[in-house]
Amino acid sequence: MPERGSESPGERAPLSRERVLRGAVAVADEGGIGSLTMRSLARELGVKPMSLYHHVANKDEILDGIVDLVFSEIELPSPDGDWRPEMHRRAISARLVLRRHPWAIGLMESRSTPGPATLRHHDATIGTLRGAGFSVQMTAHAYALLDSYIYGFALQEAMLPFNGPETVAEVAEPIMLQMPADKYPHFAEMATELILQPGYDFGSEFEFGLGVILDALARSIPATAGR
Amino acid sequence: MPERGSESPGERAPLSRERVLRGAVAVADEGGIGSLTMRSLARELGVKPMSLYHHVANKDEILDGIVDLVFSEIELPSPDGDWRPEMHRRAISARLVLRRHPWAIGLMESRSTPGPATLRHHDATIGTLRGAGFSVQMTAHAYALLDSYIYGFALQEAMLPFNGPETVAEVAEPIMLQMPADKYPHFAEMATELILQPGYDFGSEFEFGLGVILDALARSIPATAGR
DNA sequence: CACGCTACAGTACTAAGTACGAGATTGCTA
DNA sequence: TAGCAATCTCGTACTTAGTACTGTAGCGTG
Repeated sequence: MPERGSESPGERAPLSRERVLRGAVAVADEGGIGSLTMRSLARELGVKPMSLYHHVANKDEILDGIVDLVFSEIELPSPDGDWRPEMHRRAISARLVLRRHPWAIGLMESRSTPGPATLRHHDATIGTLRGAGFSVQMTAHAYALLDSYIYGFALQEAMLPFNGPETVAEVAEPIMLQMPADKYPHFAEMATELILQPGYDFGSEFEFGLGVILDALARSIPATAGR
Repeated sequence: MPERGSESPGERAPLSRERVLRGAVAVADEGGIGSLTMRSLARELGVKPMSLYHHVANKDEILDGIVDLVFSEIELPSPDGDWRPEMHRRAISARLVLRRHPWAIGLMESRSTPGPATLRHHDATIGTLRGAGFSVQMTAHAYALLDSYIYGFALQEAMLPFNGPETVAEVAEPIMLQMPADKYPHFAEMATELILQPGYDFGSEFEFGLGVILDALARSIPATAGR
């Protein structure tokens, strides 16, 4: 029998661009983007590093590819539904996807060529807004506002020191203690009165802002628009 | 005379944590965060790589340090002014700072221990909102909303393929041409009718969303609150 | 004047990206 | 069915990056 334990008894599936990218996402999900190296990826897939280069040109192409793969996981809004619930659903989905793959946020900042899933996503979103009666200009405003909020929220979530099942208090206490007690009084107040309270969950802040934004957009739609 | 040209005629200023961090920001500003290596930083400062380790423990500490340095560049809001113009000024400043140092956005996502400038910034912002009459809970909502928008907008700006003085059209045309003309019709519409128009500037979208958010927050403040 | 502290530098080890070319495997053709 | 070409995989090795370990020069202090 073969000496390597990670492949299934008989043989392993042949490599492909698809498998390479999915493997890369898996590695990044586990250990962060920093742990994604050509060698670690090859290990994950049960091959040698250089085999990867027959399916992708270089590591940059992998990075572009997994960003697009992440976009493909976000639910597309449908131009046939009401724009508000559709935008709401898309936003929720996007946030969950970015929480599952937090490394994608930082990655987006350095890649400038969008992939097909990214383009399709943009197109569906713009289409839904246009179909709802938003002007081209207003659609641009709305889209920039919504996506800024979504990405920014995901970024803040990723920055939080607590991501696992640990209590917030568990991780925050040591930070609180080491910081000059009354140098940051307002910060401390918010921490003790809200964030460190038992049931607090930063993620639930998302709905508030999303509602604010959708309400504002609803008001900006011209009365002529039906649907 | 010394062989290296980058140091001033006589001698160079002695190294310090401060100088190391400022040099790191300069290198990252020039060539992106990817070009920031211990060696490139040493070259920038006119020293040898290992000398840096007498002022910082390792590269991670440099990364933490420059994120905090970036935060320190953002104008603090004053609790003595009206909250709305103060928040507006802070937001504008934050966006400009993040546009100057776009690599900071991606960096924030992997660092979880905030530095002193970051804490002071948070404290001043929270303090201004609390002083304006926002409840603790509402302050949390407002802060999450505002910062999500600011960070997310900066992230989107960083993702744009055009950052220099080139016309938008110059960079976008090739992208438009290579993409199946009518596969993304809404995207194409927006591009040709708005984004590719001569005077269009994505950055000016910032004010729209900011206004929407501040308006909504203003409505949520209890009538009892003065200032 | 010796001692030792601080800042800086030299050497070298490890990990990562990837160029190059060889070996293996597959499927097609005669 | 034998041979061949295209495709996939791998072994080797070069380059760059982070940094551990060690040496050393200048300086202030007893």
